[in-house]
Amino acid sequence: MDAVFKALADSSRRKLLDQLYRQNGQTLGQLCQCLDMTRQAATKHLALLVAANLVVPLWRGRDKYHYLNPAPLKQISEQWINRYEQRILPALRDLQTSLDEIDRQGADASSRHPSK
Amino acid sequence: MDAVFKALADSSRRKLLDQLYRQNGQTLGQLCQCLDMTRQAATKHLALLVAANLVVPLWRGRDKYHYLNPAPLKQISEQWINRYEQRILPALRDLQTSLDEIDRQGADASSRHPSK
DNA sequence: TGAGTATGCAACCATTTGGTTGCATTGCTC
DNA sequence: GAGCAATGCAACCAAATGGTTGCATACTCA
Repeated sequence: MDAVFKALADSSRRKLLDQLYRQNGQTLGQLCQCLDMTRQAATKHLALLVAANLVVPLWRGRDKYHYLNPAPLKQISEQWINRYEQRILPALRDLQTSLDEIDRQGADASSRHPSK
Repeated sequence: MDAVFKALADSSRRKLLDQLYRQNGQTLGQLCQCLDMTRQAATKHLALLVAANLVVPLWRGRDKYHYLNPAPLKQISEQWINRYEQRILPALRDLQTSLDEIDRQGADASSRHPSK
């Protein structure tokens, strides 16, 4: 779980996923070409994606092909993100309630402290 | 977008979101109690969450209350994660196709290279 | 007004991260 | 078997990250 979030935190790695989204089953060499860094650096990024189980490598002769595995994304989406989405309206209501209270107590308290 | 993924990458920050999920609108002091680190460290984490717009701070006197804003989660869910979820079946099919090809060419090529 | 509380800001430190270069290994092809 | 191509592995480096301590500031309340 933590590995998935960590893997998604870097834009280079998200770019790799995007690349595999456009065409599944690419070799390391192919994937490197979209990244503007050395092959070794790209390899490290791929290793994190593999560790997070977002990408599955498959050897075929001397070539290593990479395949997308969207299952972990589904998992964090269900166990995490969707839960929060249901809170959008309640969260807005909470905020509004607090703002109302501040209003009732007069003054623009919401921006008082940060100003020097 | 990048800020949201970065903010979610740390388990302490996800714990803060969980805390606000359980009870919206907590002060910094309250939030610190769940983190086992100094107030200043927690403040930094909160600052990232605020920068990613996942949390909205609201001053009230000398107290700073924090409110959940799940909107960015909805955004990355729609623009990113759900897109990939639809690829689960095609991705599995791609993998199976490649495995079949390897089989047809005989040998256990998938695990040959990594072994010394 | 003065004490105590909630927070902010800055300097500092250790570890992790993202990248590099250099070299080794494996496999295809002629 | 020789040469080339695809990948792995290790050492190294700079910058970002996650944490600390110390002190300043703003607000509340007796």
